[in-house]
Amino acid sequence: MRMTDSKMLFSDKGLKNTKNRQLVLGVLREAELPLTAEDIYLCLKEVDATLSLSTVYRILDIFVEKELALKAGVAKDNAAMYELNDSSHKHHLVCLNCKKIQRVYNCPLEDFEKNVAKETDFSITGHRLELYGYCPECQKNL
Amino acid sequence: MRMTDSKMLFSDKGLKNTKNRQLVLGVLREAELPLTAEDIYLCLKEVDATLSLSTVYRILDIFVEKELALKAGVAKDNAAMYELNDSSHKHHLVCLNCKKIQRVYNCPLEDFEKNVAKETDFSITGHRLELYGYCPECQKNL
DNA sequence: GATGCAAATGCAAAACATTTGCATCTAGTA
DNA sequence: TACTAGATGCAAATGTTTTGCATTTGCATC
Repeated sequence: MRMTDSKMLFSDKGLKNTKNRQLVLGVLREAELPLTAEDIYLCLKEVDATLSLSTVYRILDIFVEKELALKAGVAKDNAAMYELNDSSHKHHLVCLNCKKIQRVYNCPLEDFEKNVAKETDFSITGHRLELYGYCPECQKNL
Repeated sequence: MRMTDSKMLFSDKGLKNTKNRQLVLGVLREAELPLTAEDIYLCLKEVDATLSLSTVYRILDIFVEKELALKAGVAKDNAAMYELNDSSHKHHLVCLNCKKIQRVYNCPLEDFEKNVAKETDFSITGHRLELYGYCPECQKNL
């Protein structure tokens, strides 16, 4: 069961298993695209969850610290975006005109990461890749 | 001469060639790593340039719009970082503990970009890649 | 199941990054 | 040189994220 999953996930990282953390984790799991703290907050409000926006921020911070989540670039205005740091690599293609974000599948970086790790002695735990350009519709209208 | 370079660069993009823009462009050219608006502002203050922080923001915005610069992720607290969008790909390796940023050379993405462009009909103008991990020193201390 | 403690949360206020309105100035053009 | 659109400075406004503090809750221990 889901809830047991996350319970173990949290305790492995030394985190208490709270309802709010389960909720935020759940939203991130469902999300196809990176979300802002506010996106998550509003999304949970719709489901009648009553947690505060600052709690969402605190939960996201700690998820990032524990490497459950990645803090992403600044696509949507200036709000930070967050996504799950699971093995299913999620990369994105952002339209510079309409700001639409689209997922890109597969990822050419596994080998690259290994090479960089060897060259720099970093231990590499993840990466983010964003591609920029213009989507088909915006190309027409420009 | 440098200045003539940038004059043409600006007029090509329909931008006036102002002293402030030259200065900001210059700082970005020298920079090994992405900079925040404030970094640039402070850096120019040291050289006795007297432009305002909001001008720096406005210049960066327009550089991004004209694809002279890329607006980067949120590594340093929550401030956006900017770097030149020149052909010399600059990718970065960020230490999740001490936040140090190190450059990574070469880039495995040229072919990948072409494939994605074909699959999605986007016209791709650039990309950003960041690798995360722990630097050698921080690995020792953890 | 009850108890205690550290960690998590809500709320409001603070801190910080970025944008904007408006008056003034300046680069590029005729 | 004069004109005009665009660039800039300054201060105020906006939006995002963090923080202090009082209260609550999860979890380990009994």
